[in-house]
Amino acid sequence: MPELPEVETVRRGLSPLLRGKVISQVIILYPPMVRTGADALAHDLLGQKIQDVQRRGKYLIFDLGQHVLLSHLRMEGKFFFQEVAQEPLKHQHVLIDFEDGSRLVYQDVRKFGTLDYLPKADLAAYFQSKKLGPEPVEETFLLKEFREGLGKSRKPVKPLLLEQRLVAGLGNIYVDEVLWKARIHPTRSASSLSAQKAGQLRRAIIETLAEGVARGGSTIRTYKNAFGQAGTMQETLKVYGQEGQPCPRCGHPIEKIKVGGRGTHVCPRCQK
DNA sequence: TAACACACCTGTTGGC
DNA sequence: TGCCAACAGGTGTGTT
Repeated sequence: MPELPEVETVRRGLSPLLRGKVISQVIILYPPMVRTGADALAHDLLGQKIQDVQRRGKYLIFDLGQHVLLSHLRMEGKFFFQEVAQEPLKHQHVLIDFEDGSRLVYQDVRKFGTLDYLPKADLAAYFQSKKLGPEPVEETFLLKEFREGLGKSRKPVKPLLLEQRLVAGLGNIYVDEVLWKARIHPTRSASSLSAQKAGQLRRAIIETLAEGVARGGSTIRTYKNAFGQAGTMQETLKVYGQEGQPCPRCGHPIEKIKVGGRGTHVCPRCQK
């Protein structure tokens, strides 16, 4: 389940491999994943040079100069780089070949991932239309705006954070971790959080996602980086996947409940 | 406008 | 052993 740290790890792997490569062929084996049109994409990418690979929230951005190719990995999307193009395997849906014989492969067992191709000038409007919140770093993720956003919603805090509107990059794993770290119960109404709690939550989000990036993401189920390597963040998870295990803080068994239809891990003693 | 339910999709798991 | 239903979850869309 790629969340911000996993997507950033993929970006860091792909960027030096792809920078400067010129696209010679695009094969799309599952056209519905290209929301802006598979045929147009396959045609328009030809001859374009990858300037860089960037990231915004959970989106990967392949910078082509005048245009960008936007990828969202959703649940199980992955990119693999091949020095020499190989025969596609099952679940490999997009093949991007380069003039030097190398290939970028998009693989996605559940076909949830998406690709969009748009002018670079439209990128800001694109993210605005998605109501994508700020990156979870000190400079952009401001306490005042975060507190105001929490205060406007009576929703449980967990599904609100998953919306990406108040802050970009959290998914089901990291949201459980940050709520545990901030000692906030996931079902608690967002507007009921005090200013102090909002500050603790913001701090937990910034620190936890930064640690996730530093550790190369967490490998739960199937996530791997561009080289097929696993991350190590899963070794430090305090509640996610720890059902029945003692809470590292108070020793009470971690429980698994449903919040907003999502599996949610919580310590009922220290998360109020 | 907010909140919620459901669809998308397929491999895994557990029950019978 | 084989079959089937439930489950996993990020985001978009439809409904209330």
